[in-house]
Amino acid sequence: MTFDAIDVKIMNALQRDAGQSLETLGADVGLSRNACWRRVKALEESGAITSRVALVDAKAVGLGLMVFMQVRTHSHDPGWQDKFNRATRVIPGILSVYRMTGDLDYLIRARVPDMDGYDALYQQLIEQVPIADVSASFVMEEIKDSTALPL
Amino acid sequence: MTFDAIDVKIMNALQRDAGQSLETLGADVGLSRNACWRRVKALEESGAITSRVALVDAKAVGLGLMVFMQVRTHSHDPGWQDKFNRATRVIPGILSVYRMTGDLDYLIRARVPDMDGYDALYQQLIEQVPIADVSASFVMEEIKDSTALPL
DNA sequence: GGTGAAATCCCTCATCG
DNA sequence: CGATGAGGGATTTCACC
Repeated sequence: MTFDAIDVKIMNALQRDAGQSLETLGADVGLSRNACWRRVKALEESGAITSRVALVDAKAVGLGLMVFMQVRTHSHDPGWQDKFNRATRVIPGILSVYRMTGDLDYLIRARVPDMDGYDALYQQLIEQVPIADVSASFVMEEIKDSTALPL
Repeated sequence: MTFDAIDVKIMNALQRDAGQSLETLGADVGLSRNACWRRVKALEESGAITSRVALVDAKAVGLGLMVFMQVRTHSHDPGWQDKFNRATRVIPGILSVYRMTGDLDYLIRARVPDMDGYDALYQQLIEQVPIADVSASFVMEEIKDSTALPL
């Protein structure tokens, strides 16, 4: 799919604030409220805009510690990957799981209340799936963290 | 700040879908639309809900490659840190920058169109700030990636 | 893409449990 | 705190040009 300059403006504006009215949005991108509405709907239906969500402040809800877990496995068990995927998808606190370049190397991003919370999450994980090697790095400072893609 | 079960339900619902009406939301959490509206407003004003944003599909806009850059530096002078922070904040494509514990100093999460795009981003970064050591890991598969915190 | 009109929703207030 | 009802105003949505 291809997007023109106005589509890009719309997506940029909505990535910043999805709560604004079509009036405001239309004025920003130089379109009438209605033409703008049709564009937004098209972007949603084409899947370019996947959803509108509320962002919650992690510290405010007691999830002040962010941790990256680097998982290495040398298991070539065919069912291992499925089990790992299922386990990580279900465990609360695990926000992202990526399979990385390199030999079966996974990166997990999680949010927990504190170190005890991390330990609980770690125990929960290795209980459900055997993992050869896990190393954890904790986030001391979030210099930048955005959901908005550069368009 | 403390949240009761209904606040948690509201935040969970809005983390999934921030576009739903107060009618729907109220029904979901077992509250009238009006009582629900007051809760939502309080959550927004307290900062627990920071914003409502649209999520854009990275592949749909040609940013199909996600990369993590592990940055190590041996210069810990304050001027370098400021320069690094400013550079990463400005460069488009860099979505997250974290200062970490342990042997790696900074972790950068970025989205780029392809390998050429990564190289361009890398060049842009080291042009603005001297970096001793960078290693990049590319995401082959996104098993999970959520903006919703577990409440 | 624009215009206008209908349906819906948001926000506020006031009152009562 | 929450429910209900009601009002004005804004917004979404759908006709048609």
